[in-house]
Amino acid sequence: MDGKKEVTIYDIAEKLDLSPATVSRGLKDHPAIRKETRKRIKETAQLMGYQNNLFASNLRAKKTNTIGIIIPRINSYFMSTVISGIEHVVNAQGYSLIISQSQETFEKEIKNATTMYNSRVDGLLVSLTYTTENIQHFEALLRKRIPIIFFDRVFDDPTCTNVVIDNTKAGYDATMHLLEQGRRRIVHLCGHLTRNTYADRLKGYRMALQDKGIAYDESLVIVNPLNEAGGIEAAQKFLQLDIRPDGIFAANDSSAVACMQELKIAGIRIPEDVAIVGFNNDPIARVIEPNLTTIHYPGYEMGQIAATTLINTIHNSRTSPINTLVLKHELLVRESSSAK
Amino acid sequence: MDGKKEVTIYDIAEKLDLSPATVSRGLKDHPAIRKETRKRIKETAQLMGYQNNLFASNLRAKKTNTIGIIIPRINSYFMSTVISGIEHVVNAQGYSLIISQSQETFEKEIKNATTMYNSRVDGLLVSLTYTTENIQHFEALLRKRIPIIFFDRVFDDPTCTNVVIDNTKAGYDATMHLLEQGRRRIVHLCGHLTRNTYADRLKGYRMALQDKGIAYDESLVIVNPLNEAGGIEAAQKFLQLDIRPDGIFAANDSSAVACMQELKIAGIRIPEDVAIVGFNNDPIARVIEPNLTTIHYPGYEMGQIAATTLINTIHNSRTSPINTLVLKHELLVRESSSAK
DNA sequence: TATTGTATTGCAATCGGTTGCAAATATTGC
DNA sequence: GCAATATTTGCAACCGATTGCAATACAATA
Repeated sequence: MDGKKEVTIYDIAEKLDLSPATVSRGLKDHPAIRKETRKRIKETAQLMGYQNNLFASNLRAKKTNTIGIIIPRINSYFMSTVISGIEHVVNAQGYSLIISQSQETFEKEIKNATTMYNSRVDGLLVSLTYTTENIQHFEALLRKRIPIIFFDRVFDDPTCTNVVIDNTKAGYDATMHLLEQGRRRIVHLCGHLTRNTYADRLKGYRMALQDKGIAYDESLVIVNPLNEAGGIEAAQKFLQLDIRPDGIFAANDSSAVACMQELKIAGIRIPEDVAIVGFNNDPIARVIEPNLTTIHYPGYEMGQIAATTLINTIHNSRTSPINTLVLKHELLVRESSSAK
Repeated sequence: MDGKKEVTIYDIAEKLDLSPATVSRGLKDHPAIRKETRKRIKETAQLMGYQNNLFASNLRAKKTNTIGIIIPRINSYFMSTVISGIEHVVNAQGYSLIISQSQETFEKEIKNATTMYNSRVDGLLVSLTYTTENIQHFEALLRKRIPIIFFDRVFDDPTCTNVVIDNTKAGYDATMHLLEQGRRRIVHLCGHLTRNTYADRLKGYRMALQDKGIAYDESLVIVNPLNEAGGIEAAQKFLQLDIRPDGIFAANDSSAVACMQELKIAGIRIPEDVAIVGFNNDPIARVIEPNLTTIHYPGYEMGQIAATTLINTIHNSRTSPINTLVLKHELLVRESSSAK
């Protein structure tokens, strides 16, 4: 009780005049130990305030019951929602969750991967930075058969499972919706094209244009960091275009909202002059006026599914046969994209 | 290279014809090892792809280099920002971060505390649930001299350090601001009063009223979960009051915004009919129209400071002499609270 | 009673790194 | 050249739980 001494199975063994081996087995209900002995062991353990030493166990078992997660940033609505879903599943399954941020830089992502490797995580969940172009930094883990699941911002690799939405389809849906509202000249605000999420949304945008027989105009695609500053900057570019567009499809809500606010200040009417569609369904989408049409993106579920899949893979101790898991998305039509 | 064999210091020792002890010392720059030997050891380690086994180290050192964090929910703007700050410091200092959510329930908080104890974290960062009334579930950790720092939602205990803002003063500032705009009948939308954050903000609200010689009217205080539903509900109660209030001070932004939206639908003009002040400075505060006056709450810094203090305490291996650390807050005046 | 079978429990090695102390080697001084 | 000191390195015992195999106890069968 004085906080100095740590109770071990040896202490219990001594007290009960048994061997540590028996105590160890008794504590985990090994059938070879007589029921009554098991009960005595457990009671004594409880009484003496015994706590299993995970290091000793892990050292033997070569397992950590720990799952790692590497993401660009925690503090976005979408990402914190995903993590919440992950944590829910992971904790319910008796694993711990170690989190690290790559701060959107490749170097930090590499460092984090090394740390995770050293921490001997049993599995890893990763959402890549904008600019990650290869996954060599995960090689060490993969060689040791530690399963890695990429979610949202993924990398195509035959040994890993990806959990995503169909970004191409979503980009198509968003753009087609604008086209169906009679919009013809549509700006696309998108992120770094190295990353699947943005490359695919752009692809969908182009496909929708093509299906409607509208020529693709590269000058209407604005690549930027998709944050508040990016949205404002995009609005300024928008205002300088010779022929003013009548639609905007932004690859996330925060840039869409920032852009909207800037356009409103400039006297542009939404949706009369410009119809806008965002992406993510952040809470701000229902606060901005007019409310923002957007693609609903199931973050919590994505987290749950990624975590569940990872844990299953760990238990089966073989690479999952699933290569890609595609979740449903949904276009939520609100006032920002009504007909002219 | 085939992913089966793990390189240990024994392998390195054998290869260099040294003892494992020398290798162990060499790897961590023990001065008793000749510089040249150290270099050889490190090079060989690198070459063979050696990775330190943390369990073995931890088992001996009885340290984990891991910090735990227990919070009600990850997925709020404020909390994810705090965590981001924590992660930044913790990772820079070479620690890992284990996260768990109490989902705002006392039972889960107890379970999480036990898990953290079993994981042998070196220190713990905690933000309590609405209803936590004692900290007996942290006793086991405290007895083992594992430092705990509470942040934001804290509990007064002489053995722990708290990192907070002056909620009483902030509540006072917010209320006084409304009073100075000529508002006289002010509703206070607040959370569960067991928690310091809300109890103190209410206290500040009352003090401001008193300083202006206005009687405290209990019917104007609405206690609710401070989420979107809570904000809407509060708006409905507001609309049913006999004498309509002319000000609202909400204890967070999301409920304030939800409430505003509902009031706007009911035809109430903001700020003409009702002036509103929120709390937290969430991004939505600058999106809602009119922009929401609010208390800026330094989440990222709070996380950094809590983590830094914790790590210092761990290094000094004695309880910190600091009992409470109070951060600055700031009233940001926007359109939602202009004079009538 | 001797033998075979079954239920319990213990022995001892193992996981991989750390560290007090002793031993071996190198360096210095006289 | 030899003792004395300083520099390097190794031995072996930990840290605490796990587990294959052996050993013991006890019951059942011939």
